[in-house]
Amino acid sequence: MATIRDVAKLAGVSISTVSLALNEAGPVSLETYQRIWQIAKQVGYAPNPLAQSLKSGRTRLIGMVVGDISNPFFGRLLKEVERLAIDKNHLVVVSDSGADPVRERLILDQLSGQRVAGIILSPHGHSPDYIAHINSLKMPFVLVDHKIEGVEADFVASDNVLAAAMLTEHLIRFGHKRIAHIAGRAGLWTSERRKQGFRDTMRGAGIEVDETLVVDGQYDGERAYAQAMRLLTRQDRPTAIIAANNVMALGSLQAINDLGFKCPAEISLTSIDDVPWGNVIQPRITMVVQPVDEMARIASEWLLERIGNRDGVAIPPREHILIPKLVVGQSCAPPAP
Amino acid sequence: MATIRDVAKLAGVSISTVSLALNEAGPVSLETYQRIWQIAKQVGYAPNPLAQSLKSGRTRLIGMVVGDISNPFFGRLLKEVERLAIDKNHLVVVSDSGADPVRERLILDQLSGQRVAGIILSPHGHSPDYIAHINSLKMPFVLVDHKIEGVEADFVASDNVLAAAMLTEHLIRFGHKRIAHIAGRAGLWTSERRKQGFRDTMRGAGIEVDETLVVDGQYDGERAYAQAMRLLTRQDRPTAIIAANNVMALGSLQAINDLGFKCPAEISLTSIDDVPWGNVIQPRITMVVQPVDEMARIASEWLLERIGNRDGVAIPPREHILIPKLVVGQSCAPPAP
DNA sequence: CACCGTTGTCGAACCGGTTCGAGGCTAACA
DNA sequence: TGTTAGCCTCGAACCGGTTCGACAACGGTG
Repeated sequence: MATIRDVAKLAGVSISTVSLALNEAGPVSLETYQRIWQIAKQVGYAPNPLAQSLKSGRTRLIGMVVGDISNPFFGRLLKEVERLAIDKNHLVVVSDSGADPVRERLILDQLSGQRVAGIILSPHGHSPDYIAHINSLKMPFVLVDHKIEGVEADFVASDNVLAAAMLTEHLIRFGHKRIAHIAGRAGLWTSERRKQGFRDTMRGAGIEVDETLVVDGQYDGERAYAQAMRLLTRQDRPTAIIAANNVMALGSLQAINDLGFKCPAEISLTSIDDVPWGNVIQPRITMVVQPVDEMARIASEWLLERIGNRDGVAIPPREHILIPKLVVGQSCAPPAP
Repeated sequence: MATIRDVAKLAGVSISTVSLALNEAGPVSLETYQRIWQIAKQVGYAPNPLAQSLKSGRTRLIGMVVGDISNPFFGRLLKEVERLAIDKNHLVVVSDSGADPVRERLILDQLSGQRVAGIILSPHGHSPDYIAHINSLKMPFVLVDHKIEGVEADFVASDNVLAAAMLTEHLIRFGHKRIAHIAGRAGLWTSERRKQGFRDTMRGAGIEVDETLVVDGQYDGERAYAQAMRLLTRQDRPTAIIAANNVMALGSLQAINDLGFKCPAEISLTSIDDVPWGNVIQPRITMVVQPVDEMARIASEWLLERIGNRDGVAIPPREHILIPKLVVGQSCAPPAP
């Protein structure tokens, strides 16, 4: 690979002049300028990003850390972030924290050590220790999906309270009163907000919330299957289930099927988030979808803006809450008498 | 961040001694060694990978380029590759080529410019130009899923001929004769092999292949939906469909449902590759699953081996063909009389 | 003609490591 | 006691860029 020194030698000038010319910085005579550019093109010169980064202390890499890359929600997020990043000449380093705060910290340290320019993070910790660690990171970052109180950073997510509220409202309108909520992992931002949306809407409609119907599904399909099984084998089983995400909805549907219940005739089911090709699942699940492309766009834009804005004016932390959309399927019906 | 010079100053030795001690290279007295290590730990010294890479010419980044990151097959592949890479202190840079050879080349150039240590590539081109370009890449790489004739590189995939043959055989045993095959994008390694497995098995059973029932679905769900629609609205419609991948199977199922056909009573359906939570889709689709974790493991191991083996003995290109597994669902039945 | 500002170019320092040859010191040996 | 080998340690070059201060050449001004 040709280096800047090769170009300088061929052009008969010093390396600083070559650098000045190629970066359009500093005064260079037109004749020299053209000769340098022509030779650079001729030998296929491309600056070594490692050398540039060593000098500048910053790479053109963006880190993305999520709890489960194979979850389609994050798959689509990643795809869109990568597309936008590459247009801005950045590459995306992706890492799977397995929703484990300890592993997540290790990964963040590794990314930080690699001098990535910025990080898009879906965080999974909430201890004071964890928060202190996140705050000590020196590069810009954007939180997606989960917010952590006490961390000063941009945050992009959809309105989780509203998402749960929409589904609850939808079920209440069908006449349901005994509604179960299989929630996400306790303590996580999204889980708590979705629970809140559920509870608020129930109370707003004058329906008392049976707290034994609010269970922790850990955002995990298997766990949700087990929880749904437990709920549906009770004497006073619920007439409807709100699953806090896509995989838990599928786990619940599996339980409904396995127990021989009919959905929606006997049990209604709703979900937050779509699955790819969810429309071939029978019945089509009524759900609230998050505008994932929009999330990716805002997260990328904000991050790239902070990256570009090196030591410029301090931008205060921003927050963008996107409005989810209710997509009605065939998984809801009035409760069986 | 502490540099090696900081450590040297605090330890009262030269930077070369520090480097020697921390890398366990060269003779250093026990006393000096311990002092250096203690101070390094104390100030939290970690070597700057950019400086190391600049000197060595090689980074600890692995590139992964696939046609569609949001496809669950690649999502799982990525997840596993990333897990194995991080254990070996490598990070994964992922990029989506959109199955476009031109875009793929741009991405490969960018990765090569970034001096990634190696690349896991699911290639999408086949022109001589393209092949020449791939061969000119200087870092080690491993091809997954698609093979390109004329490229000397490790190759990992599952037995695509066998996969299609298994499904064909399965349908023939049910008594099907008019079997349609919605194939992947024409020209791609996997597509052609799957078609071959289909045709060979049909002929082997003495059934003539109706070539109008072998259509191109481009590995795309929408396209497959359209093709299935076209096939099923024919007078002499097939009694069974073999979809060459997961999303095309779902597209086909959608078409079957939308046209009001019953699966499997009226139309049987089979697929290559699973979808996540495919078990809640009614009916459960009979499919052949590829051992994706195994693929990821071999691809990672081979690549890391070549990366570690810098300028060592030349390893000849290897090839590993994994045996797929038939998973019988409820989507197949004897053809309607 | 002396002085000044501008333009074009260059050398050198720097980023933070690795690596190699040189050399000082000590101990063993003739 | 002189020579040599082995052990430690160090300075300096190098990877490939960026950037800043120095400086020569030149034209314009008083």
